[in-house]
Amino acid sequence: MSNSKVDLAISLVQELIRSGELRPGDRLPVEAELAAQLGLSRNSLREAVRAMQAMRILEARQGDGTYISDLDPARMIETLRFAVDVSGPQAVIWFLEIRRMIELHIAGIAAAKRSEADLERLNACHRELSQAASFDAMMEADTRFHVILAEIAGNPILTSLLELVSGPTVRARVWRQQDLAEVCAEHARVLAGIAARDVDAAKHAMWTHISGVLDWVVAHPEELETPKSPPGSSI
Amino acid sequence: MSNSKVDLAISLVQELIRSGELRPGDRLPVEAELAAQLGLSRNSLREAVRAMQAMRILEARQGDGTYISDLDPARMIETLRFAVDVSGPQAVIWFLEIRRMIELHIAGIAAAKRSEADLERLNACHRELSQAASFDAMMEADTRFHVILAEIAGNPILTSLLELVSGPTVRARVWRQQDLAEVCAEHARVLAGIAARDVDAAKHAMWTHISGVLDWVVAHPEELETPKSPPGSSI
DNA sequence: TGCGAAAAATCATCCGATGTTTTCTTCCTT
DNA sequence: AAGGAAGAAAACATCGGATGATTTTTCGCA
Repeated sequence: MSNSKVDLAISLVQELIRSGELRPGDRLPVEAELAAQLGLSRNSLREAVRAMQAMRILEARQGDGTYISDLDPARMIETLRFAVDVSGPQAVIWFLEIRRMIELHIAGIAAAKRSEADLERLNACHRELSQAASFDAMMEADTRFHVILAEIAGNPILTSLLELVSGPTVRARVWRQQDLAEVCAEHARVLAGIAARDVDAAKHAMWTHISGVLDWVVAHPEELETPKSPPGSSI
Repeated sequence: MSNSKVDLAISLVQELIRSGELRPGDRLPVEAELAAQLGLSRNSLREAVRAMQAMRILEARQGDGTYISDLDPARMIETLRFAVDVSGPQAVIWFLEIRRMIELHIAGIAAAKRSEADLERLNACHRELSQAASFDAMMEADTRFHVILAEIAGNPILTSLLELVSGPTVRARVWRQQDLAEVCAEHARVLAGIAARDVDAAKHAMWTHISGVLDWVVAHPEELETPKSPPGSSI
C-alpha cells in the first residue's frame, strides 16, 4: 500500500498474526529489539504500535510489555464509532436502512428462539422505558431493548454491528423528534409478537417501528445536520 | 478512556472534527505548531496522527501537509479487513450469517428496482463465472456478481459491509469446498428471479445459495482453522 | 515465612538533528 | 512576455539518545 517504514512494520506484524506466528495474548519483543528486527528506529516502531493499538490489534502496558489483543471482532468494530458519528445526513439514512435490516432479522430470530427468561428481561426493559423520567433514561431503555433482542439472536458480531449503527449520536439526532408514547406502543407490539412466538408479527411490528424513524428522517433530512459547535470553543 | 498524552491528542482532534471545527479536506497545522497547541512533543503528536491515519481519519503527505480525510464511511469500514481475516472458525460462521442476511435483503431490493442495464451487467458477470478458467477467476466473478447486486440496492455502506464479510480470506477458506457447476446454477436461479422482478423468488434463491455455504461450514468447522505458517518462517 | 524496599524491565515522553518529498520562488532563456 | 529549470523553502519521515513513569521481579530483613 504505502512504502513508509511505519506502514511496512504494520503490515509485517499483521502478517505475523495472520500466519499464526503471533497469537492472541502473545507478547511482542521489547521495543528496541523488535525495532532492530524490523530494521527501523524505536520512534518509527512506536508509531506502528500506536496505530495497531488504535485498531485494537495490540495492547501496550507501561512497565510490562506489548501484547497481541484477543482480536475480538466485536471490540474491533467499535473503532468505527467515530466514523458513524461524523457521518453526514445521507449516511445517517444509509445507517438507518442497515439498522432496519438488522432489527428485522433479529426480531424474527428472537420470536423463534426466545426463552422465558429472555421474555422477562424484555418485559422489565419495556416497563422501564414506559416509566422513564428523563430523556437520557428513555434513550437508554430504548437502546437496551434492542440490544437484548440482538443478544437473543445469538450473534455477537451482529449485536456489535447493531450497536454501531444505532449509536448514541445517530440516535440522539433522531430521538428528539419521537413521541415516547408511540415508541412504547411499537415496542409493545414487537414484544407481543415475540411473546407469542409469532415470527411474522414480530418482524412486521419491528419493520413498522424502524420505518417510522426512517420515514421521518427521509422527510426531514435538514434536521440531521451534523451538530456544530459555536465558534470560540477551546481546542 | 486512557490518560496518555497520545490518546488525549487523538480524542481532541476527533472532537474538533465532530464539532465541525475541522472539516474534510482541511489542513492541520504543521507538526511543530499543532504539538505546541496540544501541549505535547512532536514525537507523541506523530503517534496520534499515525493512529488516525490508520483509521483513515487523516492523510499525511510528505512535503505538503496533513489533511482531514473525506471521512467516507465505506473507506473507514475497510480498516476492519484485518479483523475479519484473523477471525476464528466461530466468527466465520457469524460473518456468514450476517452475509446471508445482507444478501437476502439485497436480492429483494435488486429484484424490485433493477434496470435493464443492471440486468445486463449481471448476465455478463454470470457468463464470465460459467467460463472461468482458474480458481482465482471463479472467485473474482463470484464476488463481482454479489457486489453488482449490492450496488443495485443503492446503499454504499451496505455494499462495503458485504465486501467486508465476504472478503477474500473468508471466501477462500470456503470456496475450495464448492462445486462450480452448482454455484453457477444457484446464481442462475437468483438471476432469473431478478430478471422476472420476482422478489420472493430472488430472495429464496439467494437464501438457498448462501445457506448451502453456511450449512457446509457448520458441518465442517474443523476445515476453517485459521491457516498457520509452518514454524521457521523469518522473523 | 512474609513483607517491604530496592532493582530491573518496559513503555511513555521529550529533544535535537538529518533525510526525503513536495511546493514555491526566482531567474534565465527564448 | 512565456516557459522552464535551478534553487530555496516548507513539511513530513526517520533516526539516536536521554529521561520519566509504571509495573514486575528480586532480595534482604524481620
